[in-house]
Amino acid sequence: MARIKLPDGSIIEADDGVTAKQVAEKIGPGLAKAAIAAKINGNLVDLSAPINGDASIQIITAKDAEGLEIMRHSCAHIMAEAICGLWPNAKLVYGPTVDDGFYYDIDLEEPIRPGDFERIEEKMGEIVKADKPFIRKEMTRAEAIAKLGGEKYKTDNVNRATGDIMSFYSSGDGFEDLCRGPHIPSAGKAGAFKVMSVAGAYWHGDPTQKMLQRVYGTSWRNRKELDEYLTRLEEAKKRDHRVIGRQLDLFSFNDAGPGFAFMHPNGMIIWNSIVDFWRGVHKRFGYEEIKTPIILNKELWHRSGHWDHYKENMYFTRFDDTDYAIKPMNCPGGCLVYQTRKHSYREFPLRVAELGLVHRHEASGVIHGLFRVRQFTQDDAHIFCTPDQIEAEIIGVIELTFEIYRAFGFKDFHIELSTKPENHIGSDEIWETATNALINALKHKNIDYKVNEGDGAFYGPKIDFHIEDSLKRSWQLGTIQLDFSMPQRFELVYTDKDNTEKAPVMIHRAVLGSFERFIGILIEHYAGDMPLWLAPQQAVILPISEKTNDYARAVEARLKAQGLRVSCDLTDEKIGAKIARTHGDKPAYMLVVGPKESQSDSVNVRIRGQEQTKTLKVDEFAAIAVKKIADKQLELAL
RNA sequence: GCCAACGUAGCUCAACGGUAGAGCUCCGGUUUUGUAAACCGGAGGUUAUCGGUUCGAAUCCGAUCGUUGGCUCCA
Repeated sequence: MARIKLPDGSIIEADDGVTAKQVAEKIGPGLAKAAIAAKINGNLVDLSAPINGDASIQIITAKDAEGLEIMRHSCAHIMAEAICGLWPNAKLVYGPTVDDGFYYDIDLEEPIRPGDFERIEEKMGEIVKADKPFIRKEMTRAEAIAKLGGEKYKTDNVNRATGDIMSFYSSGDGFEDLCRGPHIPSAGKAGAFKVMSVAGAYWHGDPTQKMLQRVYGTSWRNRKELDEYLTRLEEAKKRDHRVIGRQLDLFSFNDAGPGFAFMHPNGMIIWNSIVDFWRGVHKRFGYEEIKTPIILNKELWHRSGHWDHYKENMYFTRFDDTDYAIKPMNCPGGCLVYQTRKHSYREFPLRVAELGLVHRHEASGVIHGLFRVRQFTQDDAHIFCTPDQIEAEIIGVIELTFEIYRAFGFKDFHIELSTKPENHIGSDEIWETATNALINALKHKNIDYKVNEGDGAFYGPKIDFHIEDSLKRSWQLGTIQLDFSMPQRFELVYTDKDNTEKAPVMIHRAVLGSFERFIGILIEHYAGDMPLWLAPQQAVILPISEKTNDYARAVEARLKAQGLRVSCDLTDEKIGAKIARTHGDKPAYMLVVGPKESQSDSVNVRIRGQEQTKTLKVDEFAAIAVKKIADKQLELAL
């Protein structure tokens, strides 16, 4: 006898061996119809799974996140069957779910092309329409290996799997695949799907292994959700910083320098606004600023350890029979500045910032707009301190970092701690001390963090700051890296209270990471609608006709005198056309001026993103705008 | 770097083996306009580059460069 406990606490009694599907039927026909899988004693299983003895059960439907996940996984199988039907030579490797969908890795000599997607989808449609069941067959590990008959990829999957029971699922028209499950009861429950893209992917993500074809699909509960997802993709495309960067004339790229951004005047307005703000905050937090050379002798990079650990990403140059490297990081230069004089414990902590221009030769396939470039400006700083100052310094950096993020409207951040990588310098003891210092600071601030084992820089452990943008995407921006190695390599010392020379602790840190990348993130976060203090065009004045051009120019001059970034549209277009065109430039405000405004010394303000307008005295508008800029207000409403 | 796709005017796209076009932008003119696009005209392209096939190539083939989407890597 099985005693089955439902989520509401009630008990259903049934014979042993009753299936989850039958339990669902007992609860109600509606639920039985909607059922996709079940959770028995906390484990996800097929609806066909038998239940014995005491058990708790939850019927999973498409409404549950787990239900959607199962639908997607089953969809991957359906796509695999479709592909195997079209390409009988295709060897299946691995087909998991991902955010918004699934993929299947396939070993097939003939490339699958985007033009094939329609055929694949049609075939998938046929399989779904036939609505054949997914049937689970369990066997031992040895039986599974025997059944696979030496098939390379699936045998490897068995060898990597845990547990002694392996399972195969048969579905559709005689299709069979090794899979842990669970699956939807039959293909008809697959929901709405679309084959999205195909890309190369190394087997096991290992570049020395064969490159497989990874076919991506998206799948949803129904057609409506699929369409909404596709619309969301379209919207995200419109936010693409590369598209908006061109539209707003912020920056460009040229074949003359792949991965090297050209910042235009509008882009530099955003850049310099950020720099001004950044300098102000750093001054308040007790930082000084330096600037170190971009090209430095190769020997320096041997000494710093970069030659041994970072050479592949560095640019080199040679003149006067001497080898030089273009700096990929600012720290060695910072060390040379430190060395120019004697230091005392009294001046510690010594906080030295540098907006350093670095070059890194990134692989051609990874460069991407402003997000991944080969030349970028880091908002770097190096803090030299004594070991007992580490914790307080790290706390200070955390506070400074949060203050800066909040000014840009980022509210959700999280922190990750990365520990010793395989490729590292320095002793295990040094690594442990440094890692503990970071942990203690985080504990002191009561900050939750995630640990990434083995992800640290080669010279020390680090904590990384991640922010979440308006599309809920996570970006790594800031980093704090403890470094006990660099001071040793450069023989940096300070004189302590007892008149002995000791090695200082060096803390590397960046808040925004890369200016280029951060600006790209801001553009996508705001969809190009920059907050007033960052907007390249804060206001555009639109005279109704030439008759008020003089008034428009006068207003422009007055607003400029207040420090506002203003321009005038003096073309002979009608006002409707001026507004429509100006929209594309995304100014915070449009100021319409005609005879009425010129007589009352006012402007008719159109706020970006709003239909209705508001008339204000020129001085009134200027005062409000100036205050909003000073306060870095994100809200444009007057 | 690897796999695949794509490179046509400043931008967005047509033309898909037979004389390279449109809209927007830009320039000149008409119009003097009241809240999301008035009208007329003009300029702008060795179709990424180089080579091949063909009577004929933007179109087919190859190489190179670049871009896009992934993989690996990363700020």
